[in-house]
Amino acid sequence: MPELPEVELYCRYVARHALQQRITSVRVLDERILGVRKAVLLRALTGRQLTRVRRHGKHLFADAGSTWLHIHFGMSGDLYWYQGDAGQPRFARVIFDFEDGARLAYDDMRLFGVVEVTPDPDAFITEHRLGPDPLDSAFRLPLFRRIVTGRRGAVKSLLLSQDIIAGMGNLYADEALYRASIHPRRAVDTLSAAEVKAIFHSMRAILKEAIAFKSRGGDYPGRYLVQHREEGDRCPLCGGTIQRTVVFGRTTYFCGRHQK
DNA sequence: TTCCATGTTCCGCA
DNA sequence: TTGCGGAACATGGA
Repeated sequence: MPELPEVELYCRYVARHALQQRITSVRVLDERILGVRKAVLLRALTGRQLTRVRRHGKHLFADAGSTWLHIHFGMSGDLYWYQGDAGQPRFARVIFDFEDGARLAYDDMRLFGVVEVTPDPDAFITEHRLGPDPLDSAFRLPLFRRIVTGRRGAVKSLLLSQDIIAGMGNLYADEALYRASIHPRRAVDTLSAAEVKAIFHSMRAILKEAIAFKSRGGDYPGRYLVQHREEGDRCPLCGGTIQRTVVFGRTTYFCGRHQK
């Protein structure tokens, strides 16, 4: 379930459970999930402790001293903190054992994620050409206007491009445009100043709200488009008809009445 | 059995 | 240079 809000929750999860404890062993159950050689990962993390976590877009980084643990969750990545072996998730690919007997498992059914180490998150962000994080304090409306200016193409494509904005995924891109009343295929260079502003605010609001209710264990409210991702469903905002299409190669839902 | 999936990357073409 | 469509990756669930 990993878009920006979910990765933010994983960061908090790691911070709550796994910091300031020695990692006694790292077990790699499936090497295909690794972005570095197994020996490199084990040497970098065994005997170390994680001291802090940070996030950029959908990427999690945990400080392990001379290097950082980096996790990208792909389509189905997940983290589990448990004691003993009974709680080991079905698709555990890497397990970190801590000195008090607790374990942190990276679980990933589809293997699209990555577990690796990297010397420096800022260098990683630069090298991988990640755009700004929409919840970063530096991400303000003037910056978003600069990002939008001079671009063409469908607005949803822009929101999904990690080199332009890091962290928006398929669900939240749809959700933000739904709330901003903008059609996902709308050409970026036809957006008015007011519409750009609306997208900026709806994007940030959606992400913050999702983090808030998910951190309380809640589900998406009924007024969210994600609760109506079915062709022909009724739009809870205006009563219009929910339509399905494909944008940027991704299944896209929108309200045919109020999104222009 | 077939289709679909909250992601990313690479290739070819305009 | 920018943008887009399509395919590939791996696997389970409806």
